[in-house]
Amino acid sequence: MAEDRPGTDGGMAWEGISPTLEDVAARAKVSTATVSRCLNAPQRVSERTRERVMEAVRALGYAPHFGARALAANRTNTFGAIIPTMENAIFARGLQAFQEELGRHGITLLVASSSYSPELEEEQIRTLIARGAEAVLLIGQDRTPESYTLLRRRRIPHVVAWTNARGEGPVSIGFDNRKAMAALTARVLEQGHRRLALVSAPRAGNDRARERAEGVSEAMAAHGVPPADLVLIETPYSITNGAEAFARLMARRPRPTAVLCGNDVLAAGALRQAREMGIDVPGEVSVTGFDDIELAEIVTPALTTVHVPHRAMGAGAARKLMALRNGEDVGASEELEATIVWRESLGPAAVG
Amino acid sequence: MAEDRPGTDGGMAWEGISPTLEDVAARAKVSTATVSRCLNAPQRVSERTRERVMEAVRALGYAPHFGARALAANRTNTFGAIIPTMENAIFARGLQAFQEELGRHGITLLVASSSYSPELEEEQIRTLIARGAEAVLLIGQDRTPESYTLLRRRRIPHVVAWTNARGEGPVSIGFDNRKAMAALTARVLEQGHRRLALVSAPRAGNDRARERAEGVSEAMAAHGVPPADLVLIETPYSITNGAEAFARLMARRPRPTAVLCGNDVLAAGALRQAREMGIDVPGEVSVTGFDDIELAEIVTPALTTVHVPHRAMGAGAARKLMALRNGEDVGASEELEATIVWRESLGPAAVG
DNA sequence: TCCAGAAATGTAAGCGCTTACATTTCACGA
DNA sequence: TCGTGAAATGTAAGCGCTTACATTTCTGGA
Repeated sequence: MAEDRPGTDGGMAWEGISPTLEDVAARAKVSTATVSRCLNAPQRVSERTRERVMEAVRALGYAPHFGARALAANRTNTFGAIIPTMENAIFARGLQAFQEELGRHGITLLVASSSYSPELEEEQIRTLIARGAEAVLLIGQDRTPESYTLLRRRRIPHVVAWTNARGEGPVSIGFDNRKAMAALTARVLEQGHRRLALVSAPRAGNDRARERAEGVSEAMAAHGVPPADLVLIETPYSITNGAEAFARLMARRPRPTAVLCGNDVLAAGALRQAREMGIDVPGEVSVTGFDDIELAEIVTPALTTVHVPHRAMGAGAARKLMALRNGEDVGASEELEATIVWRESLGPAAVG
Repeated sequence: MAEDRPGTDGGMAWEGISPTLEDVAARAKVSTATVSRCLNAPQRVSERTRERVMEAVRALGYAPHFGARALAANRTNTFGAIIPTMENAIFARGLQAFQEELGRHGITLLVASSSYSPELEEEQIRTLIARGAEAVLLIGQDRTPESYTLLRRRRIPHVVAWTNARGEGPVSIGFDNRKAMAALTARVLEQGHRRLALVSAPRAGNDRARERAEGVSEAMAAHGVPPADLVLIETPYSITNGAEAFARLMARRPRPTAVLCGNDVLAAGALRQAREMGIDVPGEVSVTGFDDIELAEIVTPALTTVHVPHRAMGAGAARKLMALRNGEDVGASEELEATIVWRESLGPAAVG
């Protein structure tokens, strides 16, 4: 490449590896201010000059230095999001919608994942702030008090999604995990199931998992089944863990007749294990999930699950954050509906 | 919160929303240089002073301004990665390994997705550069010449993964898509299949898809089956698209007896559609995938597919990039093995 | 006790950009 | 022709940090 060798660029001296505003200005024979205006407020520069400048920008392959810009202008057009995991698709669709909505308004998204650890999340929040995030999307309400302090001190707008926060605390956009899980459990109970098991994510530091578990108990109580009878296994979200938990449950006597899973990933693992063990679902055991990610439709039997309004949450969160950033009032939290999707994996309790 | 109101912070004046080095220095009664050293080279500061400074840092909730730091030090400890999509799990595991390896060395990862569009990818490259990415991971080789020019000009180390680039061009770490797909196709042909169909991703701008398709033709030719007989459908990676493509193929007479899919996601869609249409897999039609993501094991029947060394690629790419960034030589491209995983979805061709 | 050299700390010059303010240029009516 | 206000452009002061270099403060042997 000619332009990689000094002094050969069409007779021009080699401009350095990373051209600066000044380089562009020199080449276009204008001041740096004019170049800056060309880039940020083109209408304030005359047609002729603008063309000359843009030509120089192109010729030099100039790209503004983000850090310098952030420093000088004190704005970044960058939002952040911290999700618990990217390993599975649970948050993918919601995040996609979030990003699309931001993109439409010229905002860049920085994504980090916390691996379900509040300490790591606090760390990530610091990083996002340092990188100039002007607003932050968080999942759920459980986190260290310092996390909230950091955000409040810096006056950084933040919204929590995937949950429904009432009263004090951060603005939320989401659904009622407890209510949704209670509704699903009610359906299970209506099918005659009495020996229920729940495969939950670890509930410490995860309000969604906790609320879902509470929802199960609540529904059991409402149907006159002692919540204490619930067999509960906690294990991190993963297919393998779901399979293992299912195997453990099937080793119990009497066996549960319905295995509720904290999300679709665990449920998919349960189904795989059932197939491996030759256990018929839903003939011998019913299985349910939560989230309604694509996976739920693909497994055999297809999962009965709770449909979560991923895209609506993502897009709504983006709109709320942009409004907050612009100093507008977004009112209280917003509760969306999570609905139950009845597919094949839930059937009547086997007699006996 | 007391510290949110001016003049109440234990008698101290309110330090401003975002404390700076100078604020910390003032509070600790040292110069900004000392504070900076405390943060970047603690061993160069006396124990007593360090404690005082750290105390001030904590009290003020100070976090260094990333942009300012990048500007002054001309380093960011940030790498970038651009993957085609986050929608499905194809790249998730590899990216995870990549990130873990970088994290171990204190490097932050910035991820962007290009939606399989070279133009968008070029845009993303610009953004990553502007944000100070010191090295970049890319998927595959197909991209605009400008993309490569940008990276070369800025002397930004980059590695392409998921592919095996020989000769000139960027360093790669990956596997031979053509060879892998040819091997899989050979297995299919050995099962007696002669009417083959391929559901591929759009091949324009996607060398992996192109090479996989070529692999199919190559194997057919080698087995004396005219490659022209291959029925090829191009459609973007998604479960729904896989299902639709499968339906279209099954409408043909005679039907193909084996449907090769460009990846597991398309194959999962095909299987779903087969179930819906009451077509037995592999009894009536065989189906294969590519990638061996978790999904492949979960669907019914489990997918015969090509196992891609995701984690090895991710970790290897990280190591190569770090070496390059440190000015070390990493030698030529590295080819990993992709192996065939035989599961249930591939069986002998039905007679007739 | 004194002094050399090491260790600790301070001073100040930028890094590349934006923008308030100052200056120049332009278009147009008198 | 000139004067005027608007439009275009330039000047220069930072934004918050790092770091070369200068200065001060220790430490311990003679």
